Amino acid sequence: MIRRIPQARDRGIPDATVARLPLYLRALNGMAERGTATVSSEDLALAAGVNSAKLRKDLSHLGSYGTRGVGYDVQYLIYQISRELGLTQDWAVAIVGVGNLGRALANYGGFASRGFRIAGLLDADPHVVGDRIAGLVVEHADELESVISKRGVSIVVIATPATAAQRVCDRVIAAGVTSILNFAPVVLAVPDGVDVRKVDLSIELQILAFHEQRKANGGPIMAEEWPDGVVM
Amino acid sequence: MIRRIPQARDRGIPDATVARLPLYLRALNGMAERGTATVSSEDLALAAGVNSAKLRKDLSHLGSYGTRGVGYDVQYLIYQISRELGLTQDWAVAIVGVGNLGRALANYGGFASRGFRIAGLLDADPHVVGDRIAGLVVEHADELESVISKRGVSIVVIATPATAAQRVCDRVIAAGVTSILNFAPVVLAVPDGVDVRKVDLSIELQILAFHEQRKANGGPIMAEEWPDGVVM
DNA sequence: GTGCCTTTGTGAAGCAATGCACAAAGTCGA
DNA sequence: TCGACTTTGTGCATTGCTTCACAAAGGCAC
Repeated sequence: MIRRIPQARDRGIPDATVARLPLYLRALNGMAERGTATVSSEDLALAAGVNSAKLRKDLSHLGSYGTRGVGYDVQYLIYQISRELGLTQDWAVAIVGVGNLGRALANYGGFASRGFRIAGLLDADPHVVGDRIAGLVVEHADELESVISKRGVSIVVIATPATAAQRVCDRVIAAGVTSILNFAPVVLAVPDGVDVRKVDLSIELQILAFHEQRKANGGPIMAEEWPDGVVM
Repeated sequence: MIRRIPQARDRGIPDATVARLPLYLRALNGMAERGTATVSSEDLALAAGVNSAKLRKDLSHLGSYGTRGVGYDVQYLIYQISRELGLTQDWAVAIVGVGNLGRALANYGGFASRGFRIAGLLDADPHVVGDRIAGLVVEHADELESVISKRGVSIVVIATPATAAQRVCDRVIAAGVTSILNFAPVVLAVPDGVDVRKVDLSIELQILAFHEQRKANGGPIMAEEWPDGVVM
């Protein structure tokens, strides 16, 4: 029997919907700050950058939290989405690799405000170990397993160079972590039951370049051949 | 008449395929470095983390570049994918906002090696202007329009705080830029014909938290109610 | 109450992406 | 030259996502 990786659809919530919930949450938080009490699907959709039918269908997967003729109660919806995403609890996150990117992540305000607590910063470079960043002291990567178990870390962010990523990945999985956010430009091999999400900064630029090229050429490009002199 | 935004499908390449091409390219570059001459769809798919049928279908959108019974020539495929993505030309990129994230991006090696040349670093903070990062001197944000036009910048990366992002966005669009990579946690409003891709670091963590919560609960969670004391 | 107006929630249709399975095409050894 | 073997390229069925369009639900004015 193959054990399926738990997916969104375990309770019928499509992955595409889950990926948009944080967007709605952000829009709602903005509205809450501005004192808005209720919001229609039309307005919320506009603020989140999607169309209103999609928004309503997404929300309908969570339950029926709107009032016909009125809209959604902002505070209530914030609570329901937060709960669904698991943001009503506190998540301990460790960041491995404290280069520029690791520092940027450690200082990023968007984490703390959403229930993510940076519980450890680790790096293999002795020159970095001991630095104080965002109120934490950088620890040596040797401490990885002990930091994870002692501080209840359940999500690890890998911001190391590509060459170190798989080794770090193996170690954190051995230590019991099953959720990994990977910024290193490699495909991590993981066993079933472990979730990896990846962010590759250069992939996004490449996709933009593709579209930019299309625009510049004003249409289908000529079939340019393999340049002379290159031997297959 | 509504002018359609140029999409991948203008030449029949689905967006989902475009999004995977950079993945294949990275895997192929790794193989080329290791001296591999040809690769089967099976092996390449494994290295890229997709299944082989999908890989073959993706590549078939570019043309028929494989040899039956043998596989794909690594160098040739690298060239074809690079050309399709527009990486055989040089793209001048400007990064606006030189905080930790902007610095991380400026120092990220993955850009230069793929035809992306950082042509300018800009920031509004006088304390940062003049700093030397990755071989470039940070310029004042006032220079934005002149940097874009004088250096032929066609892609702009926004790594500013959320509050500044829309203003920067408007200015770069006015200056003729139509491709934007946005790291600020806001939905940018842009006219038709402008491509925006966004990367939100906290959204990825929220999606992980959702799945982690599901795993921890071992199944559908109880319908927890709106806590007492909170008034709708 | 009653009836009008607004806005949700959702079937159903349409569209895009995925995965299967195999014929066609090519290599290579004998 | 031939036949066995490998691997591509793709038609087709399936799945998943999006969008439409409207009935049902609720608020509000009178």
